[in-house]
Amino acid sequence: MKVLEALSNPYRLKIVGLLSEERKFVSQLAKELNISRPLLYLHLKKLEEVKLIEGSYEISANGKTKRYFELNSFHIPLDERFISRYTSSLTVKRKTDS
Amino acid sequence: MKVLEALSNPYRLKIVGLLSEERKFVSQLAKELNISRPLLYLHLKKLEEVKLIEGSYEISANGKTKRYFELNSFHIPLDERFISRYTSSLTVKRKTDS
DNA sequence: TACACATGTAATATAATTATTACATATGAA
DNA sequence: TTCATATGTAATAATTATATTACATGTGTA
Repeated sequence: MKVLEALSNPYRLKIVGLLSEERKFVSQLAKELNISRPLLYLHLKKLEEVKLIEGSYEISANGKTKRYFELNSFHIPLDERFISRYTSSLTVKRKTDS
Repeated sequence: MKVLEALSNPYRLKIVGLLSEERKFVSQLAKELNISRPLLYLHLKKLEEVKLIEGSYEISANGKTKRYFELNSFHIPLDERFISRYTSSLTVKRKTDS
């Protein structure tokens, strides 16, 4: 399940944690996480792909273009029923994906 | 988070799905999943490490030793609060792990 | 004894994920 | 013009995860 894969990495969990406080722009996130931007982009991409976060460009007062990311609120009741419903939907027909 | 990593693989989700119906022994699982036992062991190990499943040996009527695995019921309210509580506990001190 | 069906693991190969390095562009301030 | 701070990506390296192959053991039945 894509969402669970997205949440299976420590950096991505930290990103979610940070963005749950407030939106942040890329360089800012990289600094707070202490990782390089290329690596951060990789993780942001995976989170964005499953719609956990969402980015938008903005030109700040000083003229710099910033790309802000914000968290989309979510709630997944992760238990055996949830999973078996998911796996059943796979082995049978898969109407929708993800 | 170990549990999320354990649940980030399709086979492991299927295993959870199958075991949510009833306990099964190793060869039986391998057949139903259509994977080799060595591969199955790998996945079972990861699920067992995080206590999602639990194995026990049993000698069946016909004398064969079987190792049954059963699912431990679980419920993780996976949302941003859950994650940020987790990540905060990391960056500060980490009383407990997992 | 040979076969079928259980158990398990060590060694290796393959694939996927994660991380780094080296680029390139644009804006405003010094 | 040079520096600092934003943006972004392509190519490669390193590490982990996944998968396969080849073994080995034990029990009951034919």
